[in-house]
Amino acid sequence: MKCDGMFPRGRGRLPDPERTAQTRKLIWHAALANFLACGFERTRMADVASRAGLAKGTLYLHFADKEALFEFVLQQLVSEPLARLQAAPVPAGESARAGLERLFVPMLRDFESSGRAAVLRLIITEGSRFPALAEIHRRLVIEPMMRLVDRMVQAEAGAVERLALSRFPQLVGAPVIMAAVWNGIWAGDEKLDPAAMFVAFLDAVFGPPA
Amino acid sequence: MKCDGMFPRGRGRLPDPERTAQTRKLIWHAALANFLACGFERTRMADVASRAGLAKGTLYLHFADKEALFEFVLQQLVSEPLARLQAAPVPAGESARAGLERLFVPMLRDFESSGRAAVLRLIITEGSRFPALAEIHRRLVIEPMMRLVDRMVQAEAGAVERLALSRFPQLVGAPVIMAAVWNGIWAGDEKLDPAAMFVAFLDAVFGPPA
Amino acid sequence: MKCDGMFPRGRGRLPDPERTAQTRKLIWHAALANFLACGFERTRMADVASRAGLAKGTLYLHFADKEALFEFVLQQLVSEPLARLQAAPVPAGESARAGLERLFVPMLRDFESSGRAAVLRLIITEGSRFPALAEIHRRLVIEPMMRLVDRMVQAEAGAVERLALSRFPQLVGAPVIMAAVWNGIWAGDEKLDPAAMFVAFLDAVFGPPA
Amino acid sequence: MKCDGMFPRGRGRLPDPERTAQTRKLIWHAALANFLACGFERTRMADVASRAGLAKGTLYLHFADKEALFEFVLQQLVSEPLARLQAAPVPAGESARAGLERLFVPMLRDFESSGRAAVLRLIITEGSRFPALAEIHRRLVIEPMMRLVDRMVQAEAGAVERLALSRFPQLVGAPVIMAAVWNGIWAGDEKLDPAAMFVAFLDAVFGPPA
DNA sequence: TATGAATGAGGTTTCATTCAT
DNA sequence: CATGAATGAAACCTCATTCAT
Repeated sequence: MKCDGMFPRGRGRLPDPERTAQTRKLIWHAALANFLACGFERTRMADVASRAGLAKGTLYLHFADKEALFEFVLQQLVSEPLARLQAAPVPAGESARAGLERLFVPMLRDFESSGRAAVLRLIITEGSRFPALAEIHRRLVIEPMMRLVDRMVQAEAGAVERLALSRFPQLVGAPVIMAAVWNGIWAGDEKLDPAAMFVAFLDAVFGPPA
Repeated sequence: MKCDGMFPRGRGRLPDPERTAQTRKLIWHAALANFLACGFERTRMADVASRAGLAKGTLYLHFADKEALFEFVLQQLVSEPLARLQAAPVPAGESARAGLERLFVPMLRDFESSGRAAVLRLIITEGSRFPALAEIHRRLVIEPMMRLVDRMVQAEAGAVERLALSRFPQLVGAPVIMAAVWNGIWAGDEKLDPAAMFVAFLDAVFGPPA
Repeated sequence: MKCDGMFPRGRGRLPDPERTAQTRKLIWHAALANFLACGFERTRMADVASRAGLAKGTLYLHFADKEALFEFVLQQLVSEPLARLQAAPVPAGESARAGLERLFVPMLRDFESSGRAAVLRLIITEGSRFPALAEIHRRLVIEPMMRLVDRMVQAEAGAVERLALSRFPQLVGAPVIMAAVWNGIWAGDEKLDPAAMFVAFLDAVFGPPA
Repeated sequence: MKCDGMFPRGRGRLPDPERTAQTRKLIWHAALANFLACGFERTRMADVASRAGLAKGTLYLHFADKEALFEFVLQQLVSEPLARLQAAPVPAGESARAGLERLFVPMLRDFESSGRAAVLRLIITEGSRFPALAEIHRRLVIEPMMRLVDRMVQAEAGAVERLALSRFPQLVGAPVIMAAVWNGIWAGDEKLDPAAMFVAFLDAVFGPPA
């Protein structure tokens, strides 16, 4: 009754991990571009394949199905920014404002041009239909960020109004989300500058920089 | 000269505007529910029809195609909150903080339960693929709101750090967008309270209420 | 999260069962022909559709998938001969030989030309891959036949060698199966005559007719 | 004149017939298992390769295509039992019944466990779609058997009713075919015992053994 | 006006086969 | 000889849309 199964391979050469990695990367690039441009549903496997310069069937050699490809692409995407975030050491005696600026502003300078904004938009757009992915993104990106914000803000005791940021660390991320959404939907040709807006947010909350 | 237009005809009766409106409403409700739950692509016309208690063909008597239906649904949606916004008169001598609280907090109290959060999520999710719609939404909802915010914030002169809100009135909307996105994607079971978060935002920027 | 569901249909006309039955019959004929000619795997839905003069999609309006269509076709097939079998009354005092002859020979006269042989071959060919179907066929056709044979053979007591048929009523069916298989595979142009072979079988077991 | 054919060459070594035969056998075993379990269409080359512990491409070094592999497998299969059949000498003065019993019963004792039943089922199942194969099987297995039966039955002159077996020697094979088909399709867990059924058949035709 | 049967282009996926290494 | 990555034709199935009644 069973028609298939895994059997050990005896003689013969081993697969070439280099080439496999190369092809996966090819697919990854093509898929990323298409997913970012069209989202999950409107992206057709045929387009990904042809953009990658491969045949349709080849995609299925590396990914079980469209969903697996999508999840792989997004995992690659979210696993990268985390590294930078974790690595940054927090200087002693740094003010909350200075810390947030140091943490966020460089990342926001090339937010659109680096493609990070598009990635964030993709996660916002498809996240609710891929809860597993959203969960990964939350664990790898959102929560570490929230914890960092929390630490920075709590460090600065006494400032009564800033307790708000401690209760809702999401407020710090709000300008970033807003910038991503705004530039994706409502901005016509005049895109918002995420970094400038974030600094304005810091000004609004903490007053002008010293 | 034909004069029978004023009298009800026996056979070949005229379209009954009442009934037509009734049917459109039926479709509208059904479509809204499905679009909110599944987004544009995953919503099938057959489901909308079935939920509306109608046949598939009937939908096409009232809407040219799926896109037209979607656009109609969203237009209905965005044209409503505007009315309230425009109608509210601004009390003289009101502080920026008080004004923003008066304007936003009531709307945010039932943000999720009223379905407005879901609508905002839908616009965020599908907006980039329906630029015409996003444009309408911008004109009817976003821009008036931005103008209101602008007026309120500019009224209060002198507060140096608050010029930020004048340069980026989107900052005021950021907590709302963040709440909608957060609750749609990253919040597990512990949803954010949009109103509470907005008040915290006001606290962070303006200090605690008088 | 749920994107579909069953909702009651309100106003409007009822579906026309006549037309539906007509179309199902069209599909049934086309599918039967193709399945008999090619078996399950080699039959393509596109061929069934075009033979039925319908579009591919129409098939799926009436049958969930290829397997459902196949099962429907075979159920139609096996439910028919049963009726005749059940209806035949057993004359009192009839000999086993006479009874078996009366029961089987008419059915075998047009075994090939009636298509019953082809049907049997189809069941033999695909049965092992559609156990549910084989089970139905067993219940509706094989077992009643076995019971009839059993009754006929047991009626005639004393004949020592015929106890064999009682222990293995399948032996009575064996010539039929053999004829079907033989004509399907090994007979070149000289097909076996199933009725003649069955009579020869009766002769071999019971001796020449009285 | 080149004379190096008699010596082993250093580089570019000649094909090693031993190894080739070894590999073909590997493939043959794997393919047989899969074809018996799944039939022709449902057997995938990838599975055969994997079961053989080889790469897919290797199969094509030894067999032109899937059909050639299938035909090879079945040829191997049918060419074996013939040997035994031909080799058996017919004792002088043996009764038809004794001869048939001697010829068939040992072969039927381990009919299922030896895999011969499965092979027969495979031929029955796929034969009509591989006429060339069925033809080979007919020539190598069926016809010799029919001739043997014929000789045995004709040897015993006078028994009027047994002329039937002479006219339709297939009747002798019918219980075997029936057993194979029955056990493949209609038998649930209670498999028929082919040898017992064949003996019952002989009892029914020839009366109990002397 | 409303119906529901019919359509068919378009999408995903499978798998026998090829070929450079 | 053997490999395994790559191919692409072909199959199944979906669903927005049309139309005779």
